[in-house]
Amino acid sequence: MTAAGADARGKQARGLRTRARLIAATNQVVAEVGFANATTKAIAEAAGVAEGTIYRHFTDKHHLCLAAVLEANADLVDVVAQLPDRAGSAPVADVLGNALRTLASLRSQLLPIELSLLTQPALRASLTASAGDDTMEPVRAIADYIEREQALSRIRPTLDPGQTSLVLLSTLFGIAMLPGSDDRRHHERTVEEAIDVLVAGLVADR
Amino acid sequence: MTAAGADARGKQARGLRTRARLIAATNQVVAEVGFANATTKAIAEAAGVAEGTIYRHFTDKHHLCLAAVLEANADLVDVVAQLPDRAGSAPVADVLGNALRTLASLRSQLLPIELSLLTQPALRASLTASAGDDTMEPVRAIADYIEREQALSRIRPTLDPGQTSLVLLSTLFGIAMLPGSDDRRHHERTVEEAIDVLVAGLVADR
Amino acid sequence: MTAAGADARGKQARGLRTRARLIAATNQVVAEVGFANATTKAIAEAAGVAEGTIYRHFTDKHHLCLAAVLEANADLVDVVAQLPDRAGSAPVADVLGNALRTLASLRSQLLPIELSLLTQPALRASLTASAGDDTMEPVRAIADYIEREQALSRIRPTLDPGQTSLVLLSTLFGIAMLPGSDDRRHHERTVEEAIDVLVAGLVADR
Amino acid sequence: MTAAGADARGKQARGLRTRARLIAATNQVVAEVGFANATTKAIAEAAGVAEGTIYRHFTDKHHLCLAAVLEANADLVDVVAQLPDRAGSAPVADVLGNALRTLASLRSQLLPIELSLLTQPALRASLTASAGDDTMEPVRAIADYIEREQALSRIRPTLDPGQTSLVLLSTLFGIAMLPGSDDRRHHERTVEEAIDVLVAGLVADR
DNA sequence: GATGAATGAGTATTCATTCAT
DNA sequence: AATGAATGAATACTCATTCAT
Repeated sequence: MTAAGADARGKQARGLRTRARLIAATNQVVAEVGFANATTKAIAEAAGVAEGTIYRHFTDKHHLCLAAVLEANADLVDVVAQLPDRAGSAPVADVLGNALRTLASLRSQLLPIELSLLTQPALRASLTASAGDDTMEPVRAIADYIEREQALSRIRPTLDPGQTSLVLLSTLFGIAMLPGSDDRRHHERTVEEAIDVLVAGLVADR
Repeated sequence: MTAAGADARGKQARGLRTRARLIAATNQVVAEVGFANATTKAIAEAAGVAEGTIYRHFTDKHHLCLAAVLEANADLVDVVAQLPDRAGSAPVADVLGNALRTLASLRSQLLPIELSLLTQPALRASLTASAGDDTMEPVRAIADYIEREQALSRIRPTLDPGQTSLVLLSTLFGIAMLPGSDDRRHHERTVEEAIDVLVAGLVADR
Repeated sequence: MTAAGADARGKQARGLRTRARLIAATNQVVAEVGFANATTKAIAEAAGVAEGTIYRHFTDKHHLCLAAVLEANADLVDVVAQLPDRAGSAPVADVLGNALRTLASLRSQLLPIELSLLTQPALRASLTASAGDDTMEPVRAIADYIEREQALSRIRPTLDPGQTSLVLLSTLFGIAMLPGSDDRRHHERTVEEAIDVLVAGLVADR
Repeated sequence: MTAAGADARGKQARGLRTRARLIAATNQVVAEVGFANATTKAIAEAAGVAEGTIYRHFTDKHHLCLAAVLEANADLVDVVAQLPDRAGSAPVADVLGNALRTLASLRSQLLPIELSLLTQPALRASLTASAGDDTMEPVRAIADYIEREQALSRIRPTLDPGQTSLVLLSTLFGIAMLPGSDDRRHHERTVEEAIDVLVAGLVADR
């Protein structure tokens, strides 16, 4: 038996692939038809497995959605991780602007499943319980970045880094929810406008 | 009052009161238990009527929610109606700041039922179809205000009024959705921070 | 509105009839296919109503079965109620024999649904909780009768009335469960044999 | 041991051990959680094998339970086997009393799995079909004993041995099912009372 | 207009059984 | 022989909607 074979023991290869497919299918279906209509039947179909298979991998729909949220969130975390270290490396408008641009596009993917958290208090509770820190990671990273730029006098010193970080992300979130957000062109222009206003608001010297 | 007189009205007094109670009950129930758990049974109970009565006044649950959204939205419309005429009457930070502050508090009330629109694509569609204009009224009013202030050179001329209006409202919406938005103190401080950044971004001269 | 009409208010006539039909259907279906196979679907069909109707009358299957057990038990209670007063009125073999004969036939009806209590600990618990006394009524009545006959020196004084009552009923229960209990003839002969042995055992003077 | 030698046996040692473990696990699990909750998953876990393994040894759950019942029944058969030969060797109260006492304790072990037969008509059918004789062995043995004691004039001659045997076993069965049968003390006293009444009923001369 | 009993399609979940490895 | 991932039919229960009163 090879090392690879040993790794596959317990969680066999096929099982892992199915699990991944289920998570992907959940994000896809929730995005397509909304959380309320994301039935286990629809998810199973999208994943190309039988309905019962869901329950070999997740104790219930609840936990499947949890896993889907965390999965979608992981990309977001990656993007913002290096942000603080970029402070001072280029104009705030460029560094923060690019980060927000990227986050905005990821947010769109994350949004549908994230919405379910707001609609379903129970889900929200167990997310903060089980994963806790990860979902707040973007907030922290951006706050860190703001703090460092403030130290370099490139962002207004009176702004509270934590609060301001929340404002930036809230705006992206709000925009992602706009009715016309499926019209890409228009959506991107709105994001640009938001970044313009927000960054200007951060660096304004008055 | 004769029977003939009552008939002539088309919508009798009792019927109107029941209708109003149903709308109020819907907003209340959705706010309390979330849209997913806002069953027709719960709404009927909260309104003090039988379940079947709902269908005397609304063709289905769908239209009941629609009416509830419009009702909740009406207050919002009132607040922003006079905003354009206030352009130039006081510093942007004051006029727009106050408007946004008020909108932020109203948004919180509106939020639960509004969320249902996002969760239920079908509802969203028929809202824009049937009511269309009213829900966009705040966007227009703020865009008007921005345009007038631009004419007075008190807001950056390069900003697109419509897009910028969307950005402002999106931020309020995003903040209303933040997990901790039930902690009033913290929530209000976040709103203040947002208004600070946004207004600064609007008026910044660079 | 008549008095009858007033009585029907709240629990309307149609509703009460449906409720009764559901209870009857439950006893019938359980008797036919066994508790494990007595699905809500089968019960609803037997009652001639839709499956969802069950839940207008009972919070869940659990409570429907509970009601069915109590209903079936009510007849048993009636039969034994007058037993104690018959002590001394005729030979033990006649009075007790007749009572046991009647109980045996009723037991057969009650048996299937009663079995569910043994199989489903949860059901058993809530039965003793909610109805408690009624199901023990037969045991008490027979114990009373035995005690009175002991006072008349017509039953062995060394026997414990409570324990002995349990033994008599256990035998009927055990017989009702015999594999061949659907062969009436044979079953009745077994009951006769049991009554013969048991009564002889009670009155034996040794 | 060569591979050829192992093959020649048809049923290999490992297979037999697994089979035995499955039967034991079935009796154990049914006793612990009741037949309704004795899933193949639970049984496989208790036996320390994979679920699929069950189907190497039994065509279905049905046949596994059948085997388990027969296994549990085997002990009962052993106990009663020598009973007929003890006729006349000691007072009926002693010989039969002891046998019934022993049977009562074994019955308690057998009961849970036996109950499943009553709950599942299909199982019951195939048991009488496939195993037939063995389960009736105790009835026959006791009937034999009664007949021999009748020949010795120590049991009432008018009693039908077969029917009476059924009555005796039914009583034990009924007592085993009493709600309080987990309270050992009380349960044993009830058994004693039953034996007292039954034996007295058998030997009574009237 | 109002009622509330009845409906039935739909939901998440379970579990005996199959099958590729 | 053994595994355990996958299956899919079946289950109890929900809920928007209809309809007789």
